[in-house]
Amino acid sequence: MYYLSLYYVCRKDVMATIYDLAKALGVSQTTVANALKGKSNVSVETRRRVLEYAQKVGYRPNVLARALTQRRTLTLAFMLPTIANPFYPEIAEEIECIARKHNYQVVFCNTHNDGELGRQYLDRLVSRWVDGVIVMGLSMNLADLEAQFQQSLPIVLCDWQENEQSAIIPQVSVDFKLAGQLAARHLLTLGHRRMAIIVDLPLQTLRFEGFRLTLEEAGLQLAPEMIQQGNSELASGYSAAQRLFALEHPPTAIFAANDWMAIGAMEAAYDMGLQVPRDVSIIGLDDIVVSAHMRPPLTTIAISKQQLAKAATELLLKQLNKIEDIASSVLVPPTLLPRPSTTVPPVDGEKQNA
Amino acid sequence: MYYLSLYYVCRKDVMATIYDLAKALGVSQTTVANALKGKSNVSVETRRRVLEYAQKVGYRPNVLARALTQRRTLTLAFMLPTIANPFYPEIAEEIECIARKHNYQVVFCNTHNDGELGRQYLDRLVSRWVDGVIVMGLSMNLADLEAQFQQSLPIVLCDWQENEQSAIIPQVSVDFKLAGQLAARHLLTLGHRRMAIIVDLPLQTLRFEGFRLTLEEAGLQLAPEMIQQGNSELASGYSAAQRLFALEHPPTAIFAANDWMAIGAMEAAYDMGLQVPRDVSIIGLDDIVVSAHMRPPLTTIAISKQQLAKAATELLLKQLNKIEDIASSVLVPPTLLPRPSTTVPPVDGEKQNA
DNA sequence: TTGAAAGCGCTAACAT
DNA sequence: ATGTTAGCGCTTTCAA
Repeated sequence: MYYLSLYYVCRKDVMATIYDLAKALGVSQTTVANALKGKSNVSVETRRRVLEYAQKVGYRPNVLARALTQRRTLTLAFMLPTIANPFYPEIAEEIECIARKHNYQVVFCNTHNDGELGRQYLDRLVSRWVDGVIVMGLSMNLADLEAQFQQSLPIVLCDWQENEQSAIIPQVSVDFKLAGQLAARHLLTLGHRRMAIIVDLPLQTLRFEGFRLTLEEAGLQLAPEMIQQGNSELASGYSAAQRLFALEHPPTAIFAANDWMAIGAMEAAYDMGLQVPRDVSIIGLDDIVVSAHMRPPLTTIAISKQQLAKAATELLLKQLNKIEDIASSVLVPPTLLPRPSTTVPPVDGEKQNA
Repeated sequence: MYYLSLYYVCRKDVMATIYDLAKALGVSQTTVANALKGKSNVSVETRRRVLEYAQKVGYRPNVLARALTQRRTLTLAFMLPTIANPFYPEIAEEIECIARKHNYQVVFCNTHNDGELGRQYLDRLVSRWVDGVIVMGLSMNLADLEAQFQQSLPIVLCDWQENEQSAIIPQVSVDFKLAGQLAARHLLTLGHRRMAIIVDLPLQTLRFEGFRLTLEEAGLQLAPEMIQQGNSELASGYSAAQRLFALEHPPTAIFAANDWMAIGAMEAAYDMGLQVPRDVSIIGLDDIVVSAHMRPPLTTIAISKQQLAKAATELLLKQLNKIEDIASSVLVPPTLLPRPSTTVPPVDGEKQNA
């Protein structure tokens, strides 16, 4: 049973303050404070007494009061579309871990790609004096962010939508053009000639361009029906793939511009009786955790979440510490991660008429 | 290019305070404060002027200062083993969403099941005057939590390890015994007689017992070799399944006590040339997002993350608001979610000698 | 080595 | 309807 009222005491009653310590020990607040934070201008004996007593009564500094005078809260905010998107948890984990090591805590804000909600959040974060903000995806209006940035709120954009840049806010980006190139080269190397892409335009412009241009350099044109629009969700990958498989000359390989759509495409293949990779190769982009556990495991262009998170957090911490030689932006290179979902094209004539 | 130093101004310089407003308008702080928070004891004209001016200079209340006097920060903490575990993101999302609607922000703490780290976190949270804490999994030592709870830090345990209970801290739990029963009944209904379980004992005792007892009620004993120890990770499900398939009389169905291990078991089946569900049925528990997208989609005992998160957050908010009639704990019922990974047992004699 | 006093921005009790 | 005052718990001069 649980009776809150029986033993409820306000935390105020159990939290000792510096003043309490000072009074009990017959010294001044200043001395207690100095002793507590290890300054040298306190006699050995006094320090011992202070520390001992603080320990005894379980003294905890009130970080709020400290924040009020020091004008910093040791709090960072992490704004993202939604933590339920499997791309983000690993990043969140890493950010929090690095932040913790620097004594920062992190609050997270799921903006659901809602600009209005994002603005509200930002307002609140400013009111709460968070020391800095990491913003991912397209979780906000850039203009709102830039306004706050110029009001001197430290911000870092991380993996911001690739068709937009900020002229003033430091940015950590993935080299998505390279990602598209890597995907194209991988398929070309395997011998594919008839390839398709499932892509969320205009948001994923760079990876699209990287893919398209690399094919062109190899003398291949990406026909319009080989470019299928998705919306980054699994289901859109599924239906886009269905459209591709229904073509008179379906592709022998599909590059889905993120893993989630690639997984949808694999489902579509199965449901239409096709075998991956025997009948069609599929390659994704992101390397979310589950991709390794699909049947077959998904070949993908991997983005190092750790690298992204680390770069973003460190860039932000540099701003906070006013380190002047800030690298204004960081470009994280993706890497090819070959797995069984891609292989050489099928040899039966039907699919060779590219 | 990015030159912080060129336009850097301390936020202090751009943030107006109540005092600033009062001075500029020639009224007292109290009046400004009252006008701002819509109290009735301010003349219409004065209120208009205050609001207008506040708007003009972009006044934002300093939540820190407010927190210092009101002794609450409108901040909740969410402690969990790691957000990278696919079970948690949906819950985190939901908690944050509900908290936001009540004007709370949430900080998250990945404890990595490290009791020492957990204690550090808790210490910090207390120092920062978070208003309350939701603790999931076995991310902490219960004793540390109970100590803080008795020092009047509001806490809710959510999906706490099932082999442990707190006598004093309110708790939201999944009815894991029922979960085990549902799994057993489902397999029994399909006609299985030779079943195995992959389980992380003693942590998953309840689901184990629910499963075992239901089989016994049906007249079936769970032989020792049909109980394989896992550690909740995918790889452990894989190797446990391998051991099962290597038995002289392998099971026709496997209950993996979480989805992640179930997925590992499916991989093992494939790698040993077995077809799921034709040769062996597999059922999991959790319903993580990816389970629906495996090949075949995984039958599972679903836990509603929304329900868990909602119950936990509301229970916590009730504590914060000192609502006395607190339900000391909530039990969330799981549900069977049939998908193609389970079917009737194979008919070939070889596997019928249970 | 120690202490006194002012202030961070707000709230709340108590005047006027 | 408006103002005065005293904190919240800490940091930070400036004195002693």
